[in-house]
Amino acid sequence: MTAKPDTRTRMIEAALDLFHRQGVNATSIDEVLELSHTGKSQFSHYFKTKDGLIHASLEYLSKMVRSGESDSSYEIKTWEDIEGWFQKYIDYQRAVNFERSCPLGTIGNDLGNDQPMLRMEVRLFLEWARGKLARFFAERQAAGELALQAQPEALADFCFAIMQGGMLLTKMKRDSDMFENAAAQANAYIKSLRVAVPHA
Amino acid sequence: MTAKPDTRTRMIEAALDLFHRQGVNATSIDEVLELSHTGKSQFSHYFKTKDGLIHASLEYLSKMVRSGESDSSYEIKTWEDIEGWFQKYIDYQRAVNFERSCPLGTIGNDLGNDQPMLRMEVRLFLEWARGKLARFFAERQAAGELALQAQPEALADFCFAIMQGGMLLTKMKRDSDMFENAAAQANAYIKSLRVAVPHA
DNA sequence: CCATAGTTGTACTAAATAGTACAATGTTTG
DNA sequence: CAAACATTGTACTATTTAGTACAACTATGG
Repeated sequence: MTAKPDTRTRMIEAALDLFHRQGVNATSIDEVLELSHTGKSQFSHYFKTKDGLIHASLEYLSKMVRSGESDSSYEIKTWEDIEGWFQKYIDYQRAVNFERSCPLGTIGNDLGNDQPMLRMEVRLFLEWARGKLARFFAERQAAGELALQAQPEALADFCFAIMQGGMLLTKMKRDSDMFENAAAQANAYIKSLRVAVPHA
Repeated sequence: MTAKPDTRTRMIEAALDLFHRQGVNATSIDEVLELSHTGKSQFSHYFKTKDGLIHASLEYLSKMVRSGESDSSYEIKTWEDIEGWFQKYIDYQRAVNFERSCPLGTIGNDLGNDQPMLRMEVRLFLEWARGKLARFFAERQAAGELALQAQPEALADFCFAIMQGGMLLTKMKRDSDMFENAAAQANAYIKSLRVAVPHA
């Protein structure tokens, strides 16, 4: 095994961009080749099949998000960060003219019953993100800043569902107003569960 | 213009089923023909192009939901109805082994930039549903059952985003636990905005 | 230098895809 | 009945699609 060349990465980045933009099923391998300025022999060499390319794309996406190199951030430490978490997605969608939803949601929704391996990868990524959010709420609760009756995991799922639904609605409407409203309500609910800490 | 035959409806129902199950782009016209036991000449005759079939499917879906013949119900009158609104989607997904998300979300997410007409239809349907939910909250507020500072439209968007995101997550995970958690949090938030009415 | 592994270009195939052509049915109604 | 129209069956085409075959190139290490 040697150091991976640039060609492979170029193909993955092109694939991810197209998968995200127009969905997995609406993206042909030839489109990926054209965008990445590569040939079919390289595709066969590095990924063998389309599922292989999807796999590599999910792996790449996961690595980018986990390492903090993506637009979104799961380094959530403060109450401001959780508001910012929603806002980053809204800002991102505005930057791309509301033409895109969440890449994971788009790709995940496009997978069929005959692709259980790929769906497992999506699922593992989902669990990681959920864990990141849940851990934040659990830590705030341990610090006495979140009501004892609040459920960290349920709050994480709540946030994640709003993000996914909000992004999808934004893409369909080509307007983020519904997402913004939903995020504002979510933030209000979270605030209502917070407990004032006596001193700093 | 004469009374529409059964063939057209059979094709639409087959198309909608396949679009919902595997997405628009993963569904070929031949698949629709096979499932509906029809031929290509009928397809050409009734819909001309694939976009024509998508259009008819969206129209049909919209009509079904608006007339209350679908699994979901937008006849929301009481506070129990709004909890039931979430629950119906969860129950539906359980009944289909968590293999499907919201048909509107699935189709809407599959539309490309070259299909603005179809996206407008999705959008109009979306606005209708949002209006149904918003009207409910506005009516409860007018009846003094919802806090004055609550925003009916924002609450509608909040509910809709959770439903869309919840269904998408359920399909991706093949488990409705995240959706259930999110819906429970949403219900808790809504309950916190309710105002106790003195007498019956 | 040369052997080997890694990489790339060109050409190809078999299947699936959307859409068309057109003749042959029915079905309604004047 | 017969004209007009609605419906359907069969056959076809041009394009796109995923994937393969194979030869040629490049780099590198012994």
